[in-house]
Amino acid sequence: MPELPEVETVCRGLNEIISPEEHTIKKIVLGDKSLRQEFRRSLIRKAHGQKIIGIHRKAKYLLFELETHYLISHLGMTGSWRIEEKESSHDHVRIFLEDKRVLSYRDPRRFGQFDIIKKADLNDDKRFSHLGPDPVKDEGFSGEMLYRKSRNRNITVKVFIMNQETVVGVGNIYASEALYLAGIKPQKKCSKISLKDYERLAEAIKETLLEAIFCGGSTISDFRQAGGSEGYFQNLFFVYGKDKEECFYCSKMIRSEVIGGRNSFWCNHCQK
DNA sequence: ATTTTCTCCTGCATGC
DNA sequence: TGCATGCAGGAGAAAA
Repeated sequence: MPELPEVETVCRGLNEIISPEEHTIKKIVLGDKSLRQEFRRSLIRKAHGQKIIGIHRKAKYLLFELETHYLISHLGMTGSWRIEEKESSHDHVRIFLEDKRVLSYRDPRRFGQFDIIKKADLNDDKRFSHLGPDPVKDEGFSGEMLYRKSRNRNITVKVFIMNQETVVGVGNIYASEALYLAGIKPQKKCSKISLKDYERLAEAIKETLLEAIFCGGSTISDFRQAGGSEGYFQNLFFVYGKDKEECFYCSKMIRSEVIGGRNSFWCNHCQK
């Protein structure tokens, strides 16, 4: 589920719940079942006794900054972090804090990731070393950058912007929404788009993601903010999930098609 | 090298 | 109500 706005929302929520600098990890207990990526279970104990200095977002990953290590968490499709009173069958990581609270990672589909790395190894980690710029944090994100990276590529613009090496944080929902705002058809080849259109697309991506963060993300099925409340950006979708409904601007029928293996939505009249 | 397809898993909506 | 089917926001491996 979670794309950039959802992970950002969870990150902000966790910082409020945890009060960084004030909490120490007593113990981390892992569930029996594996997550999507196998990780180095035996190293997790290195987190024991360490203070949580802060919780950060890197692309769609959450980083719990400890004194010497980072705990890495990726929410996959159905991951969420909550303070839980009682254990549930889908809790795969339980972080026992010194104040007796338990921060639990729940992930029914187990597409998420959890791992620990030394702080110094962060930028060399293969999960992070090939990431493109962050649309809401990095100066390096621009229409000019998209234009340059898209030359001589033979993929659709939607697949192009969902590739985390191009730009991080854009997943299936926000790709459709941003392309709608920019007036670009998702199936257009990325190498055929002008610099001017990429400048509009870069703005559209930024605007969509920032607005979604403001709304606390989008709640579809089981996304929850840290703490459990729902986001409400799903009420503001222009096209995502609106197959056969009317376009907000021109009232023509919104269409859908599978592009790059993912369902995609657009208005054939407003998007060229 | 680049691009497309498959796969990991459970839960939920839909339709018969 | 019960059962079968299809689909879901990610990302990486495998195949083309």
